[in-house]
Amino acid sequence: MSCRVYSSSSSDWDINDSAIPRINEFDSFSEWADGHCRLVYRADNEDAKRHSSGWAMRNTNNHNVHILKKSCLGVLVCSLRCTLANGERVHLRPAICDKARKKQQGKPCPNRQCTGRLEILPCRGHCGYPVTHFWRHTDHAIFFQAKGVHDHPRPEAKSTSEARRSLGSGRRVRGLAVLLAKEAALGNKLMSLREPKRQCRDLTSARALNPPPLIADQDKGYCSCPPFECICNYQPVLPTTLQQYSPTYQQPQVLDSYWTQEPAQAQSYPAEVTLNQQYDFTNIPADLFQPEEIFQLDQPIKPDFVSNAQSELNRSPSTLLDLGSGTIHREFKSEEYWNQSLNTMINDDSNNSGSSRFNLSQSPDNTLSLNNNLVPSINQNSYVESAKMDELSYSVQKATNYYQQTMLDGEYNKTQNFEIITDNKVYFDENMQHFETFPKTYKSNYQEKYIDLGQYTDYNNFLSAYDGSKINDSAMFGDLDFRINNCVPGASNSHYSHENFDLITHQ
DNA sequence: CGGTGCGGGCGGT
DNA sequence: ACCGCCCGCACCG
Repeated sequence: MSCRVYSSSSSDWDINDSAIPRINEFDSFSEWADGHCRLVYRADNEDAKRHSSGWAMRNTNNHNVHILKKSCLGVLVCSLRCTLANGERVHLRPAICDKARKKQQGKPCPNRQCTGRLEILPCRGHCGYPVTHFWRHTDHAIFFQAKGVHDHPRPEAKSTSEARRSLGSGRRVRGLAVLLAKEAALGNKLMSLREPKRQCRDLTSARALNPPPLIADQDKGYCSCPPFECICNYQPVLPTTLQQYSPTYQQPQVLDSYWTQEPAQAQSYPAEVTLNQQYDFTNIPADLFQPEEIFQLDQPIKPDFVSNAQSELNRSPSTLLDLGSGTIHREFKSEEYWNQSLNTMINDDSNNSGSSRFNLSQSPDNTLSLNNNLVPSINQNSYVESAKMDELSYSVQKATNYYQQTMLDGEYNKTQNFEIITDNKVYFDENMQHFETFPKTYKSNYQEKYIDLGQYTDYNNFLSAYDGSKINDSAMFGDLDFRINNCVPGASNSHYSHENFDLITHQ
């Protein structure tokens, strides 16, 4: 979520600026970029050229030929929000094509024991609207900017969805399993080779460093863990052999099937390990599945390193299927997620910290690497009591946006040597209307229940800004100061020299 | 068949 | 005017 906005000196740009700085430092491709984040990819980055994303993003006409805009389609879930025997849930990838997506909806839930139907859980992560992605090409780079924080689980990855589609007409399951395992293996290798020049600390990585619940559960009467990462009764017992493959925990998603859909290790661990420990093909039955059966899994089992790292589950055929479908998730303690009435939550519209209850920083990812005793030495006292936190967050948000606007209107745009787009038009000045669009309906209930979530965002921003390793004594930071000084691009100390702006050559 | 991008058009703000 | 969104179309794999 934070990405380069907070840490890079090259962050003083907005996708709709008439002039964009020339960036010579590029980011590695972030498949699951979330939150208000800006990235700059090499012009020859294939993923960037395809404008691909793990999220199901569809093209949105913004009547601007220079900037491609996409909006999130959310995730396909069971209408009954069923929970499988193993506590997992359904989240398929919505088809981008409208017609195909309509066909998806209403299909039987993949859970055979469930009579529910698939339905779209829309994304409302951007002030009640879907999260948007913007792509802009220059001669030297591809600029990416995301606005909003996804308020829903990740859908299955595109590759997985494609695999099922291509094999969804009655082929042997073994074929699917093999294909998916290959995909996982390939993903592993790719990720291992993609050691980022400058890793985007998006939500995925940020999740690994979440603090424990700030309010004791016994005091609140309900679990205070973030919706996707209850760790109240969770003491991860990780095989050291797994941990050692991800020393930096940049994407510690092994346990996070809920969010990743895909085997997280497919992105974080070498393929050999993945295949050896997760996908034993010896027990794969060669039974033929009907097309519908490929969707319906009796026992979708995800890799579970916590309790069954060496168990039969990991070697079962259904594990393979689950790997592919990516449709099942561990049940989380907090049921609020599935409360549709809470779909629209606070999600700021600025380029700084988001305040979503489902900020990725609250995913269960961190259960992989952290328990309450392993949390970085952040001074939890620097955060105010959760019930007051949201108001503070909002206030700071306003101040932040005001400051940002001031900077945009003033000093920042006065910089010389900007290359001007020919039509010289600003298209997406959403920052300027943030306060008007701030959802007035997002009040009362959730504030009391979820107010402690927003601070995680800033916590992660903090980590992003100070690169984790430097965090030893956050007590020196007032929360307010931290938010303002680190969440406002214009407030950073970064400035461009005149020769650092890229030429925008649009016809 | 579905993903993707483009662009016309409509309605809400 | 701006924006979200729908739709149809074209192109591609």
